[in-house]
Amino acid sequence: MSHILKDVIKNISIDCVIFGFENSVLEVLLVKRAIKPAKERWALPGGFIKKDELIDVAAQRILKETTGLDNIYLEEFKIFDKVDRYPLRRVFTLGHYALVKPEQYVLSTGVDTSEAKWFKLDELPELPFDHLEIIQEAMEKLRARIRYRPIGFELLPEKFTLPQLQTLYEVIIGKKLDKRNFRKKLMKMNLVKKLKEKDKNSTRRPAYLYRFDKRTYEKLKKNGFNFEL
Amino acid sequence: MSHILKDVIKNISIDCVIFGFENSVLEVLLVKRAIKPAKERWALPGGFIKKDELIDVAAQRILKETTGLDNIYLEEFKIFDKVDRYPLRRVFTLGHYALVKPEQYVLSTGVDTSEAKWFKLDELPELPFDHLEIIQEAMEKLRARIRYRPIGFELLPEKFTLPQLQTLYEVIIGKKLDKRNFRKKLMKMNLVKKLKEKDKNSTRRPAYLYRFDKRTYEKLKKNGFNFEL
DNA sequence: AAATAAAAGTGTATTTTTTACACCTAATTA
DNA sequence: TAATTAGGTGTAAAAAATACACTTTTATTT
Repeated sequence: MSHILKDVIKNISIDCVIFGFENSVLEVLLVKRAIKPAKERWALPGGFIKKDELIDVAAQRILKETTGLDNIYLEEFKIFDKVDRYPLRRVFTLGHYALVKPEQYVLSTGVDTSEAKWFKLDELPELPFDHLEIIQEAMEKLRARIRYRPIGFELLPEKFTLPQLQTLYEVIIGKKLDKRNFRKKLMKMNLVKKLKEKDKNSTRRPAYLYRFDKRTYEKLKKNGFNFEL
Repeated sequence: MSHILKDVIKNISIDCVIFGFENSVLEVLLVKRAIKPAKERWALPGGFIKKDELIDVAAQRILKETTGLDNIYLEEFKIFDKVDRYPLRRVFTLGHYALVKPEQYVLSTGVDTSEAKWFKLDELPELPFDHLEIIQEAMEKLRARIRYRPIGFELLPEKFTLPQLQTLYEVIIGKKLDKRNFRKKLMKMNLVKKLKEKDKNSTRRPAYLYRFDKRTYEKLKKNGFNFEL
């Protein structure tokens, strides 16, 4: 977005919590703000909705304009409405989140941002406004939703190993899982297909690579899902 | 609310879908609008948020001012953002729903409404704006949530029978359930307590009355719930 | 007062799902 | 080539979900 407020609705903004997963750690994408308030500070990618723009469209546009991430499916998860959460005036912000594969995207910046960077979830800088709370709430939603939607998969590269997938689940849910039961459950869904190749980056015994079965994936995404662990 | 727009945020409104359950039928509470636009037409209770008011507070206030229902817990379920959903200007509306026991409340009206009345879900009048869509979405959320939250219970009177409770579930979920399995599952939760009394209104063999166990109810409400049927 | 009609109430056997659990295998590195 | 490390695999027991039919209680009708 531009920092000119003429064409936007001044009371409603969008903030994006973009999760990535790399080296077995969850990360969040932050931007360095080039505009006031909180100029020069790291914060969530965000901006205002244009007067005749749908929320979904605005969310995608704002994410692209601030971080360069294009065509990312964002999901709204909560409205933040504290009266003084934004210093200049009353602004409601619509919290959105998305899951992406960090290595697949090149970050860039726009008029409102001077830098975009991944931060590990447990190494976040000090954040302005209520952005820390927004991240925490997003994390909670992610934790809840991963149990009944196949979203974990959007965080992994095209080809991945089962230990990778399991670690992702363990990181999000926050507990260790049984290897055999995890695989059993996964296999019953026909969601993944084993490939002939093995993981080349491994320094020990390499794991087989898998890929998602697109058909099953789309079907599960539509009809819901049950992946209690 | 008052129809004076000075103290409110003009771009964000709240609309309330209030569900009731009577005679085995789901009902929705509508109000006759006393103000433009859509003056004299039945619509959802709704209004604008004040400049320094939290969403929850606004929702309760608006519901009270338009229908007389006081102290009802409302749950936000979706933002409606179509650009032309409201004829006068761009207004986002925050859809809320609640479940109430109709016989427990006396309806009244305020400055903006001239009447408030329960309508059966399949006998709704023509509604202005996107209010029909809002009701349909609320219904869908209700259907989804009843499976893992003890919300069905908020629609029933203090004392209720198991056939009543089962009918409620059947109406919301939209399919017949097995009586024995329904009861078995219910009993395992320790959520209801059998009373010595029987239902006096019955014209056939009367069913035993039950009451919710407050403790278990609060616990399940907090920790979630699994009531797949 | 007896017969009838209508809804309430109750239990078991089968299948499916979930859980707990330990050893062998393949590849790298010392 | 031996040692180390992570990957991979199956089964038995427990718990949960499902399918299913007859008896009981009460009000109403005859």
